[in-house]
Amino acid sequence: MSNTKTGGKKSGAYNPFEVEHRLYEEWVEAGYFHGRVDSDKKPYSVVIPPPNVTAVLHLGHALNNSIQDILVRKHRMDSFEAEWMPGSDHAGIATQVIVEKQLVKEGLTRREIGRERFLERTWDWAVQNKDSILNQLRRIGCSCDWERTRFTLDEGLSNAVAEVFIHLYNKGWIYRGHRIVNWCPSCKTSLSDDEVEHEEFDSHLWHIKYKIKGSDEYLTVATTRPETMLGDTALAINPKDSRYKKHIGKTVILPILEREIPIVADSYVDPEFGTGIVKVTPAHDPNDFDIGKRHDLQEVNILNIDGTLNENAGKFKGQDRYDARKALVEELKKKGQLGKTEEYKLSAGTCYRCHTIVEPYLSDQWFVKMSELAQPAIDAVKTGKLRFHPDYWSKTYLHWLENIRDWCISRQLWWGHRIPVWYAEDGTAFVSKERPTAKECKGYDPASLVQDDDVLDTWFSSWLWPFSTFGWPEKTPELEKFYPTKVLVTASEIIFLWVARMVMAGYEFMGECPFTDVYIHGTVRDANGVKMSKSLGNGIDPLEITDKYGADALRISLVLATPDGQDPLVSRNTFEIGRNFINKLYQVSRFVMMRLDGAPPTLDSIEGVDLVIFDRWILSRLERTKEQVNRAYSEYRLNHGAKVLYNFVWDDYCSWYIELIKPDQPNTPIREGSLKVATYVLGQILKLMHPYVPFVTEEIYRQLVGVGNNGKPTLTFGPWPDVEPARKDDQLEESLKQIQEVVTAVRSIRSELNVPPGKKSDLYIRVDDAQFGELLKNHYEYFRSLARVENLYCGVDVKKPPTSASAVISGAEIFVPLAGLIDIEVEKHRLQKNLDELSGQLEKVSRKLANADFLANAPADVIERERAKKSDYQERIERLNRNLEQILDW
RNA sequence: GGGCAAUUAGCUCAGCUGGUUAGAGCGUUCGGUUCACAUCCGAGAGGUCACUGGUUCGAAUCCAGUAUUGCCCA
Repeated sequence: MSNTKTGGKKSGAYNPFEVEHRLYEEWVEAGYFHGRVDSDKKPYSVVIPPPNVTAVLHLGHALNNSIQDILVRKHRMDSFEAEWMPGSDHAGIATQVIVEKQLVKEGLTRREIGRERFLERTWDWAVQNKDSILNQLRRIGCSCDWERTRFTLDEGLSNAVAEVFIHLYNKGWIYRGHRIVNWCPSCKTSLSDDEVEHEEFDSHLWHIKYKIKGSDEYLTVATTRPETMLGDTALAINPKDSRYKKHIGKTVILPILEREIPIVADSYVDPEFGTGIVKVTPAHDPNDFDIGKRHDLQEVNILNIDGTLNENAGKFKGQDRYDARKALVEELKKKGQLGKTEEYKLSAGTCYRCHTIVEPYLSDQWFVKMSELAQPAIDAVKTGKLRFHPDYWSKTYLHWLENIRDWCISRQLWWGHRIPVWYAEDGTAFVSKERPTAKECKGYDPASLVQDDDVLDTWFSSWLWPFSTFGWPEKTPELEKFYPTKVLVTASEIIFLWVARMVMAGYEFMGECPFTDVYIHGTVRDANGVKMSKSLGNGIDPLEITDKYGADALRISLVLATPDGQDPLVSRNTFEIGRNFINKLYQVSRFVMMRLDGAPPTLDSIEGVDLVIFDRWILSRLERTKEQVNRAYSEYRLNHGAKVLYNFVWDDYCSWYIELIKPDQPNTPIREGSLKVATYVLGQILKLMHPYVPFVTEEIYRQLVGVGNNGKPTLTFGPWPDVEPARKDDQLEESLKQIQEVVTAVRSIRSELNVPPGKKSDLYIRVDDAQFGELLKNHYEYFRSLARVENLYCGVDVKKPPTSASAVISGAEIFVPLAGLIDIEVEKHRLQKNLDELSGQLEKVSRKLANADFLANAPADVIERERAKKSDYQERIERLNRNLEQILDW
């Protein structure tokens, strides 16, 4: 037992630390988490969204992986062969940036130390870091198959990447293109469209005047990026724009550089925007690039890869793009060629890794042609083979796929999968995993071939994750057994970057969707709704929470706090909910075990056990709970499942059932049948809760069955509780509700009239239904202590004793004699308040029943119910009035 | 500019296929040393379900519009 004694005062609170460390080690050692390929069980496999090697564990990981673990553990219990593949991602840009920063501190650059040494260093760093988050996941109880941990740069996965590149190249779906791409001047690499995030900035719209050649007239252009003027090779106007039509074919003189450039007509130009004239900079804007192609314009690149201006920028050469902008605007002003400057809200693309504003940049890059890859991924959702939870995310997914653009996959980095392309001096390219042999590059000397300098986008390896991790392209038993996987759990941010691409790759290379369900959960925010981030310092370290409250508390608190598809707001005391709940479970277990006092627990079956109504009631409630929990799993609503369990355990089981079966007198044994049921239900609770809180449930289970047991019993493999619908009993639950109402009414009277808690009182109940009276009388021993009752007088003709407080519930009147204790005003106020409430309800119902249309159209059972309500209210109001009148006689 | 979501008690959220006495947790008030639990127990206060229209006998629930907030895309 993990109880601790503190200074003589008994403290039976649950202490998770020792338990969690010990159990996790045992589970791993026993190999429980290893998915077996030779198993006869149906597979249930999940691949982890691989954390970046550069990332540190945050609550988002904790939530994401808690959800996965809950799903995986549930199915492992429910006789599936569970496989949860863990691993991490090499994070090309982020990792390279970190190592480069280290070098800068040492006064070095990567170019100085060279590719080979740089990669050695980066590998050292990555090896040190790649398992750190995974190790932390062990601390929160994740049941990953650690024997299969993968890294995107592992040999097998790298081979898969090369294989895929070659396959798509040979199919004509990978090509090299001279295109405008998104360029991050800080990371010094291209980015795909999906790696660019749009942010709003306060900026300006500058108006620049271009002088028409051979005239004194000027044409004014509005631009948000004046410095790109240096790369202008035309002005463009809409051919239908009557204002400027006449200038088509003329030329203007580019200010400062004094270059002569044509005025072209292009329907792309929006006459409504700015002045209706646009400057055309084919090398620095994707739309201008297209205009340039249409009009055969020159492409003048003015930027270096670090965002400084190059020799084409004349005297601005060497200046940073923003310094140059300022200087250039000044110069234009001096020359009188700057028109007005307007305030302007600019939406600019930024790098998703470093948030530097990206530049549209003309360069040679490798692209994947996406349209055909996208089609099966679209069909998968449309035909229902792939489902999103919540479903509305499928719209976002489809919208992206239906408007898909080609994917720029080359990155100007060293850290990553090097592009498997080799060039001869004349530019001829050979695609090959290894340096091509003489035979493969006929006519060229293999030794003279140079491999492409660039590496592939990290996502170009992650999109293969659901099968590359199982050994593809080899035909491995793992792949055979565990592909396709079942569910992918992630946040909405990477639906495009990762989820959709995995679906495409799954169809293209495996011929099958990589999973059937995508569970999208929210992003963890702080109590003010602000996204948690390192830079804001508003994050909460999951390990701090684990140390303070335990891993179980972390898990279930997070799940309870996370609404379907919405962002959870989390603060440190969010985790108290879970801690308290776990403690409650532990305490009630302790109670049951104490009462068992070493007797063998009844866990598997309650066949033949002698049951009283409370036993049958809790079994009925249990059935309902199981149904709801199962439904929560099938609908991927784990927070709902957790809430259902919370309410069942706390309210039904602890607050009512255990209190009901607990004998009035201390040291009196619990009725044998009820103790058996209590134990059985506890066992079921442990199983139902095990996926959410694996540690405490396992610990209790061991204490429960492990007495004198040399083995180490485990809940890991269930079995998951069967549903037994026959145990549901609506009528019984209704009766219990009435008994609960009686108890609550008495408690309420005592509390509101300030009856000292230690003082017992008699209880008179006048019932309408003699049967209900019998029920109460027969079970009086069970509920008397809950209501602090001394003697019960119950029947259809029970009279109200003098100076008694009263309460009216459906079908019964309750009297508690309180001579000398009762405050007339308080009691009057109580009854009056009840009366007011009921009068309001009665009015509503009466109005409804007075409506002819209602009577004509509503279903009979609804009308019947309303009528019953009405007479019930009337009856109760009458009784309340009578009781109120009697008070006045005192 | 287009799309998606959200709007229910002071706060965070439930409320499934329209008929509920609109619920929970936290917070708050009052009262509690009963032998599982003060990480607890009991009782109470607190809501014209964002707004406006519509459908319907009946709307927190369905539809349309408006407002506010958040996210995504261009």
